[in-house]
Formats: sequence, C-alpha cells, structure tokens
Amino acid sequence: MQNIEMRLLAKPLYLQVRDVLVNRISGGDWRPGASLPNETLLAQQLGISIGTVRKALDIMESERIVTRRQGRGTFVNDFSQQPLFFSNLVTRGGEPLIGQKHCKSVSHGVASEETAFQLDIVPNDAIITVKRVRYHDKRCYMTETCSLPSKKFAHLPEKLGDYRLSELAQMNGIIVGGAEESVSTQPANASDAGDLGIEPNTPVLALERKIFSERGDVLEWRSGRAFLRHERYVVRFV
Amino acid sequence: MQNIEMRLLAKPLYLQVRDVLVNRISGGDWRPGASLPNETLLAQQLGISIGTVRKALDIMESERIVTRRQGRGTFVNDFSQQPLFFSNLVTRGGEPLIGQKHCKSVSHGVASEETAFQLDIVPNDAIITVKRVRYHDKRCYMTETCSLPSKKFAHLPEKLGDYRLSELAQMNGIIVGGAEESVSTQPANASDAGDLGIEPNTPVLALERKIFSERGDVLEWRSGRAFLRHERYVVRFV
DNA sequence: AAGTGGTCTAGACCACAGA
DNA sequence: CTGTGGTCTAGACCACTTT
Repeated sequence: MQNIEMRLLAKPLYLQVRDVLVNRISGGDWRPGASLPNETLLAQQLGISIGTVRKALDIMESERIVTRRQGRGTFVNDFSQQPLFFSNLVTRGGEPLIGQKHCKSVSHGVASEETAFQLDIVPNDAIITVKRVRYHDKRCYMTETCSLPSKKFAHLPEKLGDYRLSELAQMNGIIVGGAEESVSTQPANASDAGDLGIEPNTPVLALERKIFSERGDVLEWRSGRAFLRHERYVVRFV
Repeated sequence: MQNIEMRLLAKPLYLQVRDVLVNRISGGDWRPGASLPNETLLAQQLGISIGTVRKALDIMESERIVTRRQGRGTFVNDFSQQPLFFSNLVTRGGEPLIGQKHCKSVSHGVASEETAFQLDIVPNDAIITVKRVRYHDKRCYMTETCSLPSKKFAHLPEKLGDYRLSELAQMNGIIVGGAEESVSTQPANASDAGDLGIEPNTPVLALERKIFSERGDVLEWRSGRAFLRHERYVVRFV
C-alpha cells in the first residue's frame, strides 16, 4: 500500500483512514444526514482491506461522527436540530432540558486577556459575544454569556442571537469533539438577579464551559448562572 | 463452535467471551494486577479465533477492566490504591483531589424508604451508613453520608470508616461500571457548617452520587456537601 | 433478490519488552 | 531470541432493510 519508509513514520492506516473520512465530511463531500459509500466500495477506492475501513468507522461511530445501521448504510450525524450530547441540565423527568433562548445582546469585538486565554487565542483577536437568557416552563432559569472566536466562524446564521453551537459548527465544517465544564456556587449579581427573578446574592450555580472541536480547538467559552427549581444538573460517568 | 439454534438466540460470540472473562476476573481466577493468558492461548482454550478474543478484550479495555501493553501482556486493572475514574473534584492545578478521609460514624442498620429507593433495594434491607469528612491542605472541604447495601459486601475491611469503594468492590469481586452525580446548591445546615467551618446557610455544593457496578447494580449512594475554595468541580465530556 | 452492515475466521507480519 | 499485543489482509457467512 505504501513505502515501508512511510509506514514507519506514519500513524496506523486505520487512523489515517479515519482522518481522511473526517476531512471529507468537514469539507462537505458528505453532508450531515447523507450516507457514505458502502464499506466494500470505500475499501476499493482507498485500495485497502474492508477490515481496516471498518475499524476507522468504528472509531468515527464512537466519536459520534457517523451512525451505522445494519442493512441500510453509514450516515453522517446531523446535530443541527438536536442538543449536543453533553447537555447536563435535565428536567425533573430526566430528559435533556431544551430551554427557549432569548437573546439580550450580540456584539462583535476583540478578546480581553481573560477571554483570549479561555479561547486559546491572542488578546485583541476578533470575537463574538452573545448574552442571553434561557426559559423553561415560562421561567428564566439561566443567564449566559458566550464568546466565540470569529476566525473559526466565517459563516453565520441570520439570527445569530439564537445560534446553536451544533448548527454553527456544522455550517462551518467543524465537528464538535468534546467539552469541559466547571461548576461552582456563587452569589447572583444585580444583573443575574433581575434576569432570574431572585434577590441579589442568592446563591446560584455558576457554570463555566468550553466546547472543543474534534481537533481540540476551543469553539466556545460560556459563563452561565443557573437558578434551578425542578431542573437538575446531572453528570453520568460510564 | 455452537449449534445454529444456540447462535440465533445468543449474543454475539465476542460479547459472550467478554462476559466469561469478566466473570472469571470477578471470581478471582485472575487477581487485580495479574496478567491474563496471551491472546493466542485464550483463543485456543475457548476454541475460537484470536480476532474474536481481541474484540472482547477491546471492550474490556474500554470498560477500564483490563489494560493491554504491547510486548508485555494484558493485565487486570487494580483500583485498590487509586481514586475511581470519575473523581470530579480537582485541585487548582487540575489533578484529581485526593483528600484525607476522617470518619465520624459507622452504623449498621436498615434502609429507610428514601435510601432503599436510591439503592434499588427494599425498605428494611440491611445497609451500612458511613458519615465522614474530607480534608485537603488542612481544611475540611466536604462532608458526606454514604449508604451501602450490606448484601453486596460480605467482606469488609478492618477500618470500614476509611473505605475506598474501589477497594471494597474489589474485595467482594465486584467491578465498578459507572456513576451518576446530581449537583445543586443548598444552604449548609448546622452540622455541615460546623464541619466545614462556615456560617450556617452559607451556600455549598450538594453532590448526590450513585455508583453502579458493571452490571448496573447500585453499589453506593452518597450525599455530600462541599465548600470549595481553590478546589473545583469539573466535568469533561468526550 | 439485492444490497448493506455485523460476525467470525485464518494467517502474515510489525512493534515493543524482557531475558 | 522469544513472547507479547498491534496492524492489516482476505474471505465466508449472517442479519437486517429495501426493492
């Protein structure tokens, strides 16, 4: 398949195949929801064995990039209309909490020292800042300030204030890979209190979250304050 | 390998192999830290192909039951001296927080309605209740009340108050499979306040955690209150 | 009936660790 | 040098879905 010299330096073939397929998906060769060529065909096109293709697809399935269905095919996952896999606020019943977003402001500016550090960019790089609140059962349960590195998002939706990161990433050929959230309890400031309908200094959950791309780049930094009643913050480890 | 009739009803062979190996580990055939027979030998002993054995071991590795090292072998993981994989309290530096446990009380009793519900047993089943506090940097940062179903833990360590669940499970041939934690903010009660060295009603993080075995049984239910300064509660999603 | 992914097998060869 | 897990190949057959 390749020179021996190449093989010694390179990643395993199945990882290379994974990268090739992921890049073709990012590049738009196969849109979200579309089906990939069947495994036999992929193997022929790449000039490798079907077992190696299957191993690459196994990885991509575990990364939530594709879904395989016996008898039907392999499909590119479409997250544009779903919450991302790590939504940790759940309703009393345990379903992911899908609140309604109300945008309070959208601004295009430059990164402060702190924001640049969080987004892993340099100060004064262009960023987009969105402030909004979230409602569920007619109650505002959360305020959030989101920062995005402008450089990664050339294409923006018309109503930027209501963006879903899953949708925004998809529009820009970016695959979401993971997230990290830090939880603490802090007193509500005057602005939070007004939004959440509580007294200032009432303790709320402070949620600081970074979302990463499949390559490890920071896509969004969010600082949120939540005042929960029936909703819960739940984490599962498997 | 088997009758066709058997095959139609059964799980895939590699899952059966996984179950066989897991049961042999639970049963003590291979102790934590020990090495399994090599893949070729396992395949011969089970009368199956090496590829199928490898797929079973792949799963067991992803379940954190074994570790494979090229050139050395496959080893049963030993968690007796480590924190479990889902320790979410981290120091300022980001390392898992390994606090010192100070036991306040150990009692053998029966489950209340609530505890039985949480542990998925019936009320009045025997349980063990351990109350303790945790220190880090000479400061008490957390109080916890842990409930364990007695039935699952026939073997108990001498100093039960200081138990690590990872160790306790291992002693009883149980493999830890996962956990679920619910986070909220609540005011400290008088007892918490005394332990944590804070004023009553100071908001603290309330951590309610269930730990499950690899089979899905509840092994421990813990209700904790944490007052964090430099430590943080962090969750990673991948 | 045709096409897809899923399971299982068999064997060659590579990379790493330790005696 | 020997033994281990890791990679890659090739092919048979099964189970599921759609035509």
